[in-house]
Amino acid sequence: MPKNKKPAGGRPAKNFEPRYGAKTSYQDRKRRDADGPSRSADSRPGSKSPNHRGYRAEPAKAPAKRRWTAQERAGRDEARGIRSQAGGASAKGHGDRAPRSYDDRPRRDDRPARSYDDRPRRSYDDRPARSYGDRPARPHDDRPRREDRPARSYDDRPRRDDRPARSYDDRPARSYDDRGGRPSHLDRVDRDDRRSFGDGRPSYRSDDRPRRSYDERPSRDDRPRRDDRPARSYDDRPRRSHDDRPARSYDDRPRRDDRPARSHDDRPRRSYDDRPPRRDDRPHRNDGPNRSDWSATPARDKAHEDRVDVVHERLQAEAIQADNVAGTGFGDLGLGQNIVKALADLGAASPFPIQAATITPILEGKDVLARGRTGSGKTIAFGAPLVESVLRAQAGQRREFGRSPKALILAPTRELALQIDRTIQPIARSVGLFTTQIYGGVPQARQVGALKKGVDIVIGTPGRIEDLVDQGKLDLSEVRIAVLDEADHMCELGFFEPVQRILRHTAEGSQKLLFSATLDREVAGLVDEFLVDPAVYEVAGEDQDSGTIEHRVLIIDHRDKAEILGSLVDREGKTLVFARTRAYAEMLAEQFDDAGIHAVALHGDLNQAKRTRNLERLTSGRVNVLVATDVAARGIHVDDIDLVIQADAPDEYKTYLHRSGRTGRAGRSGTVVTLVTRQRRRRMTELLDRAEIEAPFDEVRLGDDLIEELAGRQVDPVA
DNA sequence: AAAAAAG
Repeated sequence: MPKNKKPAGGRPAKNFEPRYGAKTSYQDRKRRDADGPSRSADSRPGSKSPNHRGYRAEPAKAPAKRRWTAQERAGRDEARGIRSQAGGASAKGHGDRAPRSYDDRPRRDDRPARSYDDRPRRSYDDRPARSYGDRPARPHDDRPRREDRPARSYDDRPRRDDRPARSYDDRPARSYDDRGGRPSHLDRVDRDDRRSFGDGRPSYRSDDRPRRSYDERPSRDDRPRRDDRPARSYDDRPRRSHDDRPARSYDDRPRRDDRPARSHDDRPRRSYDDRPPRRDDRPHRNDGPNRSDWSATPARDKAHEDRVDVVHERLQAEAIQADNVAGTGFGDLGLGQNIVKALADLGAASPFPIQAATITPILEGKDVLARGRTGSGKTIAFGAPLVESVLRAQAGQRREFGRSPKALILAPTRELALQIDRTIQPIARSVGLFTTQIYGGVPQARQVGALKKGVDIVIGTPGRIEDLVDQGKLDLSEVRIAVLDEADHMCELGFFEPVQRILRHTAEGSQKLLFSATLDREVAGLVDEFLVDPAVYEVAGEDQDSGTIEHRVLIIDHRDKAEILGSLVDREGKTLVFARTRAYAEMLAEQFDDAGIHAVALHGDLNQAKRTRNLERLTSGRVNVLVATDVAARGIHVDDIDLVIQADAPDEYKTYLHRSGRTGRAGRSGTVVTLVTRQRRRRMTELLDRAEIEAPFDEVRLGDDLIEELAGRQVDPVA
């Protein structure tokens, strides 16, 4: 049975069917798992072919499917030999069930549910049928109307732009309304999910993780190698782990500058001896002893640690004073009229400081590193000039059918990619350029279809982008501008390598833009390989603490936690609760819901439709409480969240900054409440230190007035 | 631990 996968793998069409079957059948899955060689054999090629799923070769390929199914059946019987003996009718039963299962459970999510309680099962039976049958088709039908590929879809897209301002909330809202214009039903489904989720998922997860992490592990080996050359980031790492034993996880960048010498002496040298710089054999723009990429200060490049320090200094040096930009308009910065108009429609009348700083250098083609605090307008800061640049590069040329994208924007989460597109698409459309989103969790067909027609700007997450590149469906060779949003995050362990590979697919010497509220030396590796003499910007005097956010830390007894949380979220106004794990996020949402406080969850164990829908529910105000993992920590913009609660304190100061940045956006006020137990108090203090945030610590118990106050409720004077 | 492809 490994065979029928491999040979089929040659041709996508052939390949597709068997895989589809294999994937959708729970039985098969189990069989494969039980079958060692088979699993390992198909784990490799399997990584590509499943992508054909969702393609609709289905009816046409019926024979192929049958053939495969027969083999599969044989394999199953083999693998199930033991079981067959145990339970008499099992063989036949399976045989019968198998074909049905193809129809029934295309979706992973169903499976867990089915095996458990009855109610969920019923609702799931409804849903899968609907969602699978419909979902691939419907969303497409709703929006671009695929049938008329060329003409209609082009008509459609512009249509979206008709409501530029609106478009922020529109897209998700509409599509979900369409899909399930039955709110009450959805609610129910939601809850059911939550229930089934806890039980069902773990097994999948545990299966998945290991595999993936193995893939990644080699990446560690790369790191050091990568670092050898510049040895720069090596400085960072050792230092981190040594100095900060207690506070290791936070330690990060800010303080590092203090003691560069020590770690530098030790490690880097060794690393140079150990491994020849791998990257030297590749065309390395920044390579060479006198490359002055970060520093651009020749005098400083004598030693790498100096360069590192210079980076930091330079960050300061390039800081923009907010008042320097007063009175400057977007037009003055070099953006065309249409774009200026589109920006105005988006509510951006005049540039924020970070925008005023970066637009010009980006238009000049410079590589840019930019740091602007959460909610400071970074998306437009790179988006507007990016559109302008693409436009200029295409001036006078016809936009051909099937043209390859000229710009790429990478984001760490799908929601963020979507949100970025919602900002950039109207800007792009105002000058006749097309964007498309490329992210996982949804069928590929529509994305591939858009690429076939030709797009100018691709916005997406690394996984799917790399996937489509590998499949030859996405050509990045003409990408002359690449943006990394949340760049520091994109340089973390699981992200760095895919990002690196993707960037290598872009045009030689393509312009790179790195943005983040917490841009730090985590990006050094990327900068070394990909950026040439980058300009570095940040907005002066705009540290996170200068904002409009009030920070509070509540010292609590662990046993009171659930009730305190319940009390805090029982309020008017939008509340975003952060939990460390998916399961806990799910649990809390359920807890709140059970207590009569309508709440939804957002985390990676939900399918993309639910993720998008739940986030949209908060945005639209249909629900006031969203419980999320760190999937929502970065970049997500919801206008009026006035309370952020960290049910679990973050481990990293950067995470704290990003989470709390979900409130107090664009000058609004907001409160961040972090719950910690007494034991963690010290760590919390250190973390806040690093974040440069001042927050009072209060010991609270159930029913304390402070909780009432923070929730915005009247404190009963009698009590 | 979470996220990111699919499973």
